[in-house]
Amino acid sequence: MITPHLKKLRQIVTISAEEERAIRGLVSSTRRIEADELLVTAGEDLNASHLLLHGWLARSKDLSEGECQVTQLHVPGDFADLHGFTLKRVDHDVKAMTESTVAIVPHDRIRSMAETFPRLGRVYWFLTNVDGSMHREWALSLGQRSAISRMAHLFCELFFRLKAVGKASEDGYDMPLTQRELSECLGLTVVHANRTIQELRRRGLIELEKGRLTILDRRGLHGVADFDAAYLYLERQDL
Amino acid sequence: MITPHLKKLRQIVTISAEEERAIRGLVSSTRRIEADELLVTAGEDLNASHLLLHGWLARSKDLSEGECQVTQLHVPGDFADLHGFTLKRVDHDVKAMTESTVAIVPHDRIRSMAETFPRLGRVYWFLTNVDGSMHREWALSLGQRSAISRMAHLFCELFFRLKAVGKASEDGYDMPLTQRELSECLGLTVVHANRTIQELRRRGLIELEKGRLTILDRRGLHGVADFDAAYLYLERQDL
DNA sequence: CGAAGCATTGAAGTGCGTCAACAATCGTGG
DNA sequence: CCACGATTGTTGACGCACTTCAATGCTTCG
Repeated sequence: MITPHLKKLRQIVTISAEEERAIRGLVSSTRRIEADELLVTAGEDLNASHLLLHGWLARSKDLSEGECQVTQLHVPGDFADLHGFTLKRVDHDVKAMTESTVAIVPHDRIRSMAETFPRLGRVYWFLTNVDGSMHREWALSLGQRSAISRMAHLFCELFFRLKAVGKASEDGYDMPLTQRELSECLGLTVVHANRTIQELRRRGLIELEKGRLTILDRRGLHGVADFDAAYLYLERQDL
Repeated sequence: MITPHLKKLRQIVTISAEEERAIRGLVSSTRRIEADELLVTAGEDLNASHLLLHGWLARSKDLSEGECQVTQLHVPGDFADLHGFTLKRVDHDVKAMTESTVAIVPHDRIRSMAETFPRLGRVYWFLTNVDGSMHREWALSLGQRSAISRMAHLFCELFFRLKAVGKASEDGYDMPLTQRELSECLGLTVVHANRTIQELRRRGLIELEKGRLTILDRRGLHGVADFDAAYLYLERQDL
C-alpha cells in the first residue's frame, strides 16, 4: 500500500525490517478524495499528515483577489504536508488534482517513531528539507526563467520524480494536469501556457495529448530548462 | 552572543536552563565575513551549519546565463543553512549582504543535541519548515503579485522578522540592501525596482534613504502587499 | 580628486496578459 | 446510442507591466 513511499525511501537510505515495520505502523487509515476536493485548508489545525498513495495533489496559495499559485506538486510516495507535523497549521491548501488516495499519518505516531528511531526522524526531516529545495528551484523559475524555460523545467522535474517511484517510462509519463493547472504552477495565464506548450511542440521537444506527456528530446528539454536534478536529492544519503 | 537566536526561540517555545546550555553548546567557533563574500557555495559538502549573529545574509541561486535569484534573506538569529544538517550539500549559495558574523555549528553537535533533547530536535525541524513556508510565500509573490506588491510584501516581512529579534523600531528598520539586491529578491530589474520604490514613496507608504527604511503607513503597506504574517509562525508553538 | 558603485531618468522594445470568440473533447442523462 | 452542456484547448487582436539600453548625477572612499 505504501509501496511507492518505501521505494522512494530505499533509494535514499537503507531501511531495516524493523524500521520498515515502524514506517508501516505510521498509517492509521486511508482516505479517498475526488478531483478538485480540498484535503487540507490553509490555517486549519492538523494532527495528522497525508502520505499520497495514488493520484496527484498540489499545495496552493491564493491572493485575496483570487489569483492562485501552486507551490508544489505531489505524486505517489510523497508526503503532502509532513511539515504540518511541526507547523501544526499549514500556510497553504492541499488540493487533489486527480481522484486520489492518501494514507492518514497521525502526528503522535511520527513523534514516537522519531524518538524510537532517531535516524528515521532525520530521514523525514530530510524529506521536508528537499521540499524546501524544490521551493527554491521554483522561486528561481518564477523569478528568472522565461515561460518556455519554466514549462520545460517543470516537465523535467516531474520526469525525475515520477521515475523515482516507477511511474515514468523512458520516453515520458502520464500527465493528468490541465493547462489551467499547469499555468497555476508556473505563474502564467492559461492562454500563455497554451502558447508555450505549442512552442515546445513546435521545437520538437515534447508531445502532450490525452493525458500523456512524451519527451521527444530529453537533452533539448534540459537545455531549454537549464535543468540540473541535483536539487531533488534523489541519490543515496548518509543520514 | 547567540542572544538574538535565543530571543527568537523563546518567542516560540519555552527553553529550560538545561536546554539553553545545550543550545549554547552547539557553537564551536565564530567567523567574520566581509560583504559580498560567499559563506557557502552551492554543491559543496557541509559538516556544519551557520547561525547568523550579526549582519545580513542571503540564499541565492543562479541560472547558467548568470541571472541571480535570492530565495531568502537572513537577519540575526536565523540559521542560514540549518537544512544542510540533513541535506549535507546545499542547492544554493549563501552570501553576505553586509559584513557579518556567524557562529559555526557542527552537524554532529546538532545530531547529539536532537537525540538528547528530542523536543529541541523538533524545534529545529520546525525552523526549517518555517523557511519552507517563507519560500512558498515568495513563490506566491513571484508568481502572482505585481512589482509594487512584491516590494511592499518584502518590506512587511522584514519588519516582522526584525521586530522578533529586537532590530526594528515602531516606524521602520535599518535596510542595508542596495536596489540591485532588492531586485534580485523580487525577480525584477534594478531599473524597475527603482521605479517601484519611487511609487511606494509617492504613495506616502515608505521612506527609504541612507540605509534606513521608514514605514509611513503600515496599514497601507499591508494593503498593497496583501500581507498576512501567519506564514512566519512567530507566535507560540506547542512542539 | 578621481574612480567605482549606486540611484535616477528617458525612450523604446517585448514577453506575457487580457478579452473575446470558437473548436474540440468529455461526461452525463435521456 | 446520441444529444447536450460544461470543461478544456486554441486562436487572434490588442494592451501593458516590465525590460533593455543608455546616459547622467550622486555618493563614497581610497
